[in-house]
Amino acid sequence: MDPAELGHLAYYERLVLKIKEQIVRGVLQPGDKLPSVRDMARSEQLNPNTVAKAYKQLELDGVMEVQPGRGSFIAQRPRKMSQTEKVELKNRFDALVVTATAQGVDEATLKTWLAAHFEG
Amino acid sequence: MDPAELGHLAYYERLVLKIKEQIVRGVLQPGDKLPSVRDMARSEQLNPNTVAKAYKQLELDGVMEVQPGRGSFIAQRPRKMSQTEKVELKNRFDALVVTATAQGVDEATLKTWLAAHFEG
DNA sequence: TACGTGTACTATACTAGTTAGTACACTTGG
DNA sequence: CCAAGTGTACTAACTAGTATAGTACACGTA
Repeated sequence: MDPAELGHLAYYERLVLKIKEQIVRGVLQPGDKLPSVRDMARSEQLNPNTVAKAYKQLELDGVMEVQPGRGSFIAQRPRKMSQTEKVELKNRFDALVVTATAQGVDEATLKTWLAAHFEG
Repeated sequence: MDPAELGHLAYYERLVLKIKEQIVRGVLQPGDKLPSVRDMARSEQLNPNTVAKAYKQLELDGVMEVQPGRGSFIAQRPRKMSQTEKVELKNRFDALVVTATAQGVDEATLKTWLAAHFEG
């Protein structure tokens, strides 16, 4: 999955997704240090504020630990989601499944899409 | 799934989702006539323009057939998605799975969420 | 001919997102 | 200690999307 294709997402959301993908794939490991807000802004061609917003979102999501003056690091373990967060995530998931189904995507295809994330 | 809980969606998007859900659940059948833009606006407490935008989106998605002067009807069959549309839908699906996984939702839970749409 | 239908258009208002620039408090290394 | 690097906070301006209001038009039907 290439976040660059996700043209409908805001820049900071694309960066959040990109980092989360690297975490899921193991490219980024717990404790790893991320580039500073300014370095990431330079390499990603973004405004430092936009990167800061992405980092803040990642911290809010519990996958990154931010230490002012030291840097930003991948969390040892993703913070346990609250019930509200879990419900919200399920709502988004359900909405997407309904949309796909209404437009003719069948059950087998969706199961394939899902399973692809857990192979290897 | 109750679209009323999806506070992050725009009004017209919530209406689109609500109608798609009724299609998937069989509450709305192919050929069924939907309320006019003005009636729907009254019953849903929305501006007619907002409803019109939802109807236009539904027609664009191929699940509704609009006949100016006659009314709006559920399509006999969802229009076959273009390759671009399918890729876009898969991208959104993948992004959501990555987000969920990064925040600690495991494979079994996601499979349960998906399967729930195809029971009964 | 009336009426209801979807549609188009203008105008206004509000919100979110992005960029730019500046400044501050904190931690680290020389 | 001090300079450099860190995340953060703040204002300002611009863009895009959303929602509302009102008006008008073209079409199909009874």
